[in-house]
Amino acid sequence: MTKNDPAQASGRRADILERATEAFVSHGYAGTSMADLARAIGIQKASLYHHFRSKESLFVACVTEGYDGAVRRLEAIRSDDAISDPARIRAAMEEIYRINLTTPVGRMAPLIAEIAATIPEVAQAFHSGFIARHYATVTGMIEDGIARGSFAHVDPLGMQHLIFGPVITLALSREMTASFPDRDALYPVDRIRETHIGLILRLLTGKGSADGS
Amino acid sequence: MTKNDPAQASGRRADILERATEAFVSHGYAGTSMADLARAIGIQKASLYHHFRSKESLFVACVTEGYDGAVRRLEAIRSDDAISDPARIRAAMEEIYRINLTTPVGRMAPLIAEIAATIPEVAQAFHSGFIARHYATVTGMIEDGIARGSFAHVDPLGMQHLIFGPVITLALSREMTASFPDRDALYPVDRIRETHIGLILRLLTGKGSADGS
DNA sequence: GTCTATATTTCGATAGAC
DNA sequence: GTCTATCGAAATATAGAC
Repeated sequence: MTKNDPAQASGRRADILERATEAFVSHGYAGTSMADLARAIGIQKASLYHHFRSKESLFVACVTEGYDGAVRRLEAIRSDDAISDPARIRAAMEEIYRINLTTPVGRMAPLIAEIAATIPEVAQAFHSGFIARHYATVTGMIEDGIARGSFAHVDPLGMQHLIFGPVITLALSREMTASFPDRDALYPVDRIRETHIGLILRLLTGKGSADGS
Repeated sequence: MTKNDPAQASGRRADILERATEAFVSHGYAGTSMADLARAIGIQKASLYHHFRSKESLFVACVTEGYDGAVRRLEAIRSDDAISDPARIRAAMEEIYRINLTTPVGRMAPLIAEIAATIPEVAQAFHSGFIARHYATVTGMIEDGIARGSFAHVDPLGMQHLIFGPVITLALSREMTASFPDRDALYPVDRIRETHIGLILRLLTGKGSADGS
């Protein structure tokens, strides 16, 4: 463990972002101090300021550099024309569950809500760069399916909320109950995901009028 | 504005709890200082410590004393046997939307997730006192309807997530976009609620197998 | 029960050696 | 690029007058 290891330094920025994001989503922005972050990363607090000039700029980097891969993967699923429309919706929902339950970016929504009043630009960037694009991709899949005659004439906005809402809330519920011994019994991911996907596909492929107006 | 107004002092505790809850849900636990709270209430910081011996105990009171009314109203809807099963579900969902979008207790979930690691007892109390009871009440309504033959044989756990998920996520999304000029166009509450209720009732009263297994 | 004043700790951020 | 040492501001909490 030398002091100036170049191999460590090269991936340092990515390492900081990864651990900082994990800490921010676990304890909130205000609840995470630079000393906490330095401890989690294993360097001194002053060294953090060599890579990022302030806590806010580090946080902004966590938010704006964390979601690119997630957005691209979902867009790739939409473009995949080797599968049927229902299979595409299933693949998209499995990816949405994966993102929101196993990666930090999926648990960033409460974090953004916390600082939206103080740093509105971050909320804007996260919403237009991640949320809106995720929503638009799924809405597009549904509209594609309707145009091809695979799906009933559902309201895409309503379906969007029915698809994302339970996933984001499940991630929040599991974060909230992380310390409970019976968390997996209270919120069984696999069972909830499969039931959810089944119900969505039933609404999309089912007969009859599906809009609530 | 006298210094020792008894009329003010009598309702002081409730006043503190109300304004503190609003501040906590807006800026998070760590993001809200005792000075912030004192300013919002219009008293001095030291006076807060006359009513609550610490920030943590004030926060615990906000969480544990905030949800009683909400739980009782939803349970009253379940017990109301003057209406049909679908009408009861509709009334319950309208109440769930009202709670989560217009009262602070409905926006407490991210707050609990933030401090769950530091004060696990609060997460336990909130989950068993509010979340679990809200869930159980709705699940009960669905099971009642199935038993009476009003509803199809859906999976109550899956329906529970499909009912609460979109509402809680909508509250979070609107909190996140509170500063956006186009928030009401991005997240139009009335339209989303009506579509949501319509889709849930379609799943509950529709024909065919409804479980995803 | 509310106030002013202050003790004590922790925070974000900087200076300067190596 | 990382470190030790430290600054000034802001945090939680307390002391004691009225």
